[in-house]
Amino acid sequence: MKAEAQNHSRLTCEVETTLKVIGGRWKVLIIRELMDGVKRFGELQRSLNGITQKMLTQQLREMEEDGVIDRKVYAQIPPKVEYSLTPLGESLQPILYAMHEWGVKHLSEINNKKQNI
Amino acid sequence: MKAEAQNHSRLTCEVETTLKVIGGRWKVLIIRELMDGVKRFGELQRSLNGITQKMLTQQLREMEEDGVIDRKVYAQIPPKVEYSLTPLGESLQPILYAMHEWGVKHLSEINNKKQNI
DNA sequence: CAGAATCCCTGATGATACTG
DNA sequence: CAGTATCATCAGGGATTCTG
Repeated sequence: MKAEAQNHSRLTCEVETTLKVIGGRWKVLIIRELMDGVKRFGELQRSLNGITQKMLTQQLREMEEDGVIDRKVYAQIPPKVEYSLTPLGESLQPILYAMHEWGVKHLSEINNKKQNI
Repeated sequence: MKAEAQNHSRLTCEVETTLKVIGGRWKVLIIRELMDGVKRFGELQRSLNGITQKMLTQQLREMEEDGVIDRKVYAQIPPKVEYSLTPLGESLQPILYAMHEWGVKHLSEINNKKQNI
C-alpha cells in the first residue's frame, strides 16, 4: 500500500494550474517588466533587484515552457537575447490587474491586523 | 558591506502581496472548500486529499492572520472548530474565478506545448 | 553578454507520536 | 477532535566560478 500516497502532486483544479504559471517567486515581477515591452536578460536582472542569474534563467525557462514568454536569441558576439510576452502571457494581465486591485484595496486591512508595515 | 543584501524580501508591489495571501501550497484549495460554507477541521482535511494536519493547521493560521478566514472554537469536549471565509476572504473570489477561467481557456495550449497531460 | 555548472544552506513540507 | 511537538527529508534558492 505504498504506491498511492503520491497523488497530491496532481493538479486539483484550474486555479492551481494558473497559480503554477504565475506563482513562482519572481514570475509576476518578470511579467510586469515585460509588460513594458521587450527586454534583454541583463535589463531584467537589473530591474529585478536582488534576483540571481540562476533564478532569472530558471524562471524564464519555466515561463518559456509554459508559453507565456518568448525568447529570441541573436546569433552574434556578444550574445543578445530578448524576452517578451507571448499572447498567452499577455492574457494573464487581467488576472495580475485584479490581484493588484485587491492588494491596493485590502492591503491596509491586512496591515492593520498585523500591526506592522 | 554585508548588511544590504537582504532587501529582496520586501514586497515589491501589490500583486506580490496578493500572491502571498493565496500563494500558499494549499490556500486556494482551502478557500475553494470554504466557498461551500463553514467547515470543520476534519472536514477540510478529508476534502484536501493528502494534506497533513501540520500543513492544514499552518495554512489555516496564516490565512487567519491575513484575515481571510475566521476560526470559531466551541468550548466543548470533544473539541469543535469551524472555519469560514471572512468578507475579506470572500473578496478574493473574483480573483480565483479569473484564474479558473484562464486555466480553463488556456490549459489546453499549455498542455499542447508540453506534449504531456 | 547570457548563461551553465557547482556547491551549499535554509526553509518548506512530510511522517510520526503525543495531548487536552 | 483538533490540534502540538519533534525529527527527518528534500527542493528552492543563494553564492561563486567558469565559458562560448
